[in-house]
Amino acid sequence: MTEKQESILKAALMLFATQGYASTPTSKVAKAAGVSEGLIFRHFGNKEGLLNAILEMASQAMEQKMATVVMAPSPKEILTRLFEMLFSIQESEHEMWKLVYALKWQTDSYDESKYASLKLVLSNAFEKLGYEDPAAETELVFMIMDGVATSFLLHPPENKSDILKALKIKYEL
Amino acid sequence: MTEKQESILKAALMLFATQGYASTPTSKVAKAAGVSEGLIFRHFGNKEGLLNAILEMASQAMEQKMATVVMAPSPKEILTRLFEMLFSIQESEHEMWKLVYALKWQTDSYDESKYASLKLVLSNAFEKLGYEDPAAETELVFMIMDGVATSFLLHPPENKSDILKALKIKYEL
Amino acid sequence: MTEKQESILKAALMLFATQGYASTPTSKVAKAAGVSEGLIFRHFGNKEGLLNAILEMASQAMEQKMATVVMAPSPKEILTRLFEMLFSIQESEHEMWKLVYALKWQTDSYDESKYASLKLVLSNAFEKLGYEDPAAETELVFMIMDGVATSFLLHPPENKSDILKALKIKYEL
Amino acid sequence: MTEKQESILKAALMLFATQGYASTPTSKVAKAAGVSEGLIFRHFGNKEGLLNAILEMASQAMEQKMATVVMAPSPKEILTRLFEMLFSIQESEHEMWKLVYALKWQTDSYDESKYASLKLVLSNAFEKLGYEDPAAETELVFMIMDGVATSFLLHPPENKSDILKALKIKYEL
DNA sequence: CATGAATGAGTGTTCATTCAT
DNA sequence: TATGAATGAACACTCATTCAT
Repeated sequence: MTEKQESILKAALMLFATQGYASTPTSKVAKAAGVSEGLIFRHFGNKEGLLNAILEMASQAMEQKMATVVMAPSPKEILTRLFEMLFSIQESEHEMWKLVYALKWQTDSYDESKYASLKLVLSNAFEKLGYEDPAAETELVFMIMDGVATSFLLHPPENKSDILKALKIKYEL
Repeated sequence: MTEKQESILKAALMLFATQGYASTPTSKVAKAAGVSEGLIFRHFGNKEGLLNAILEMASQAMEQKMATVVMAPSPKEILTRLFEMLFSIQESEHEMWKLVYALKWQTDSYDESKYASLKLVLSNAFEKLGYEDPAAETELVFMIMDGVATSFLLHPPENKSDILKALKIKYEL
Repeated sequence: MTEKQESILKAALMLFATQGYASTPTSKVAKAAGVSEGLIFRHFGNKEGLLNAILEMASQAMEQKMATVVMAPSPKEILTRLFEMLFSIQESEHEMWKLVYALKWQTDSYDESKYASLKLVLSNAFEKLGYEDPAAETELVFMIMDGVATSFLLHPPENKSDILKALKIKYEL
Repeated sequence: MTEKQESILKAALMLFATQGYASTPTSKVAKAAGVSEGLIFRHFGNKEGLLNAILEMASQAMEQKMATVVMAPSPKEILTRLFEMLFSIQESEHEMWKLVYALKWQTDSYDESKYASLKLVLSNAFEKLGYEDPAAETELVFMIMDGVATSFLLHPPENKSDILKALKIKYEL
């Protein structure tokens, strides 16, 4: 990974996240990266290749985050870590997640299997906690996390900690 | 609204929702609508005008839905109606909402004011129900609804009713 | 076939014939035709479509020429007409044939069937004239015509009529 | 001539002959030769330099072939050798001649002088054989050879020997 | 001698938009 | 109102060529 390659990735991430993948011309990416347009294609093949390289980075970041959650020792700890992970997304990571979330609506990029193990762990946790329908609970948690993340990325509220508190109360954490 | 105008809107909605606004050429819209390309511009000015016309329809649909909720007689009824409205989105409305949700990530189209009255009503309801932090609760409900809607639109689960039940339990409905 | 369409075909024929298909940019064709570049693609789909449209014209011209030959009443008349047709190619047709001949080397565009009936007629004529191996004779005539045409197109000699005479003597015409 | 230089020439010849000079990128040549792209330019200056190096090889091969013809002891022997040379082009030489022939249509590369001595010898031979118009005969022979070569290179017939026989009969060989 | 990252001018093609009819 | 030919500015992508190593 050369220096220029990285600067292409960085510029592309920023532009794709803010302006959308389809409406960001490769020429803009090149200019923002301080690089000739041809270089993008030499390194990434085509525009989609560039996108995939970015998404690959996101995928790895996601896996790392999830590992921490899955490794939690107790059911309550799993939920706690999950929510806290969610509420501690850094500003610096926003662009990457924005891109990932935006793409969900443009491609059939949803990969069920990626979340399979987390779902299993969550479902198991809810069962131990005595919830009536662990499967439905798991689905619901995923949806809630999706909604929370969306909100944080698009128009972050000021009372994040209050919301976290309200959420924790719901799950008796 | 002539017949052709409607068929343009319909075709555009379908294509924008499934293929994305930026990557859907007006020529495809015209062909799908069985109409000359020029007509789109005569009626809607430009491509963005066409988009706005669609969004205007969505906005009105949204307002109608919210009216039912706001008019509810009791706090619990407000929440109940809100959730049930959410879980009863018809297949036929999917395209419209898909488009609206996808656009959130591409434009700064979030209009706070549109939801102001609903927020007020909700906040008031939570207060009456004795919730500690009604403002945070309101925000959280909005996020949850967002997450649920996203899931339903992108990869609808089979146990919708179970999820609704789990959600209602959380709010003691 | 609109006026602009024709001027595109004309300009493309000229440029493709003189500079080669692959090394003639569509932008040059457009400029030479006094037309926007986009129009080429609207009418012919892509660059190859433009080429095919030209070749289709050539194909029809060729068929007409061959019809005259095939309809000849006697074996000797067939050969006579064939050679005279060959030697009477007009300057104005040069570009078209140049393109056709040049493309033979760039594509597998040789269509055996196109010449099948002419070959049959020729072979039959040679048989009636008592030639030993009519099939080989036919092949040879085709090759000779190819060589003559090539010469006329690339560096036309001044003694065309003398050459025709020499050729006729060989076939006792 | 280093080993790499030769492999570049070989690869270029093959690709230029089969895909055309203009539509063969130097990158492909480099890859086919198992060599870095830069090396082509170090050795041959630019793409055209590479082409010229190939054509130079062809030119020398041609000269050798013609020498045998020119040295023939009698007029009839000249024609005989000429035709036999033509009909004995090896499969392995096809690529080179294909390239040379294809280029005739793309450049003004016809070099009259290259064939001057052969033309002189031929013309002289026809005179001795009592032909009416030796100059025209010479031209005609050149054209015929061109046509025969073209056929052999593009769609070789199966009855080559029969055709040679028919040709020899015409010149009473 | 040899590599391969890097460039920038071009190339075929797309597409929103205009306009004469 | 409606058409569809026409435009021209982008766009993704290619490629001959250069140059630091």
